[in-house]
Amino acid sequence: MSKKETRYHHSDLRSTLVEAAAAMIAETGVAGVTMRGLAQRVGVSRTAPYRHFADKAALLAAVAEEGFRRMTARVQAAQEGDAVDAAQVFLNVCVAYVQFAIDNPTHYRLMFGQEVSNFLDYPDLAAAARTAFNEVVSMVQRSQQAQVLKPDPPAKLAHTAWAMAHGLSLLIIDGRIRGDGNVEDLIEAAFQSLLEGIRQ
Amino acid sequence: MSKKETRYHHSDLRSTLVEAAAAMIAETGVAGVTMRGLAQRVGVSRTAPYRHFADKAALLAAVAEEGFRRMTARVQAAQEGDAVDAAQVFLNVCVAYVQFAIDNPTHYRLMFGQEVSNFLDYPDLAAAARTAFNEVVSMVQRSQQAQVLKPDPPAKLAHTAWAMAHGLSLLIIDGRIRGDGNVEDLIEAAFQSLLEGIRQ
DNA sequence: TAGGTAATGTTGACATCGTCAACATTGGTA
DNA sequence: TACCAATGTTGACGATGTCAACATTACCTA
Repeated sequence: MSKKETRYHHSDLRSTLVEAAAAMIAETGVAGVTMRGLAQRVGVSRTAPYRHFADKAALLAAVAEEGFRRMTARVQAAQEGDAVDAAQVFLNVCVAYVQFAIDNPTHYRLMFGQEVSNFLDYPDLAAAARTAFNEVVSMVQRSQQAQVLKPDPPAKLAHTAWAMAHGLSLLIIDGRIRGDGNVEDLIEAAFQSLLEGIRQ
Repeated sequence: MSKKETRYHHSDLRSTLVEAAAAMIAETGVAGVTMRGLAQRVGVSRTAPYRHFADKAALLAAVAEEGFRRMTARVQAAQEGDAVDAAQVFLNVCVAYVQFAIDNPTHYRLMFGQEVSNFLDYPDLAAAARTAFNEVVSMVQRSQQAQVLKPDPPAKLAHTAWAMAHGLSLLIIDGRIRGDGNVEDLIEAAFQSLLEGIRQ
């Protein structure tokens, strides 16, 4: 933060833009992010971002990609935590997923929203998303090896768990679940039920 | 379709707009809906819609409201179908929910998207959404009375089932689940697991 | 039945936004 | 050291949402 003089060339505009965009999204939601506003925030002219991103969607894709990476790290951490028993690890991972969404609601919405829906155009984003999902699959496989989950195809079980986690996350961060008190109770109960349903 | 002459006053512009907007959404997604394009499609000037809706969000809220009504009807129908046994009714309702999303993907996204997120500003929309959810709750209660589901608080079970249905719906219509063949299999398996998990 | 008023529709205008084209500046390399 | 590719800037354009002022009409009342 010292030699930030006004220079013509920004040293690393690309990452600065992604960071700033992430911050803006956290503050105002995806809809509040504007190319011009972002450029101004970074202290650069309106069209400078276009030297690093083809268009707004590409910028948002980079932000979403970063989100998937952070989510992967979070889920991995939950998996490696001091594992009491395998069933508990499964629950921990599920809760960690939802907790990530709760902690980064606007970011999560971007990752699964329509702004960057066409993953085919963004291979890096697609890869990051796949890595995140693979984390869930491997968690399922480990649970199966520990005789906790039934021996269905891992991808199938992973999809089921993912659906529950995704639905729960969105309902919560979109404020669709309210009223009857504790949200953590609901999360716990939902995943407990899920576990019962796919237990060996 | 006969006396559709060019008249200054449109007979029922409000409903015409909602219908046309729904059609546009189905064709091009929510992002493809523009006030000007919509007006043109209906054969009216750009700002005519503003006599019936405060702004674009209000228009979309009306469309979403209509979506919740249609979804409620669909779920009700599944509940009243020739009920073999209570567990099957539960599964039928769940599948009907997801099937609605699959049949109306863009509409479903609007109903749960960010374009009309603030339900407090649209009491009618909020009521329609509540009605839809209540349908799920009552289905749960009936299943409990039939000794199929465990005696947890109905709202809690309903939220759990809703989360699964919502997550599954979005993952499917957003194309996040692909590859391993039959989507119907997955839906069936997911809800079967859910049922096992919350069975009495 | 005539006339006025509220409801409804139209045109013009403006700010904001994404993005292209043309030009300016710079860092690094031959 | 001189050039070139990378990077940043300014100007401009079309699309969009929406306000303000004006036009037309339906319908109720005197």
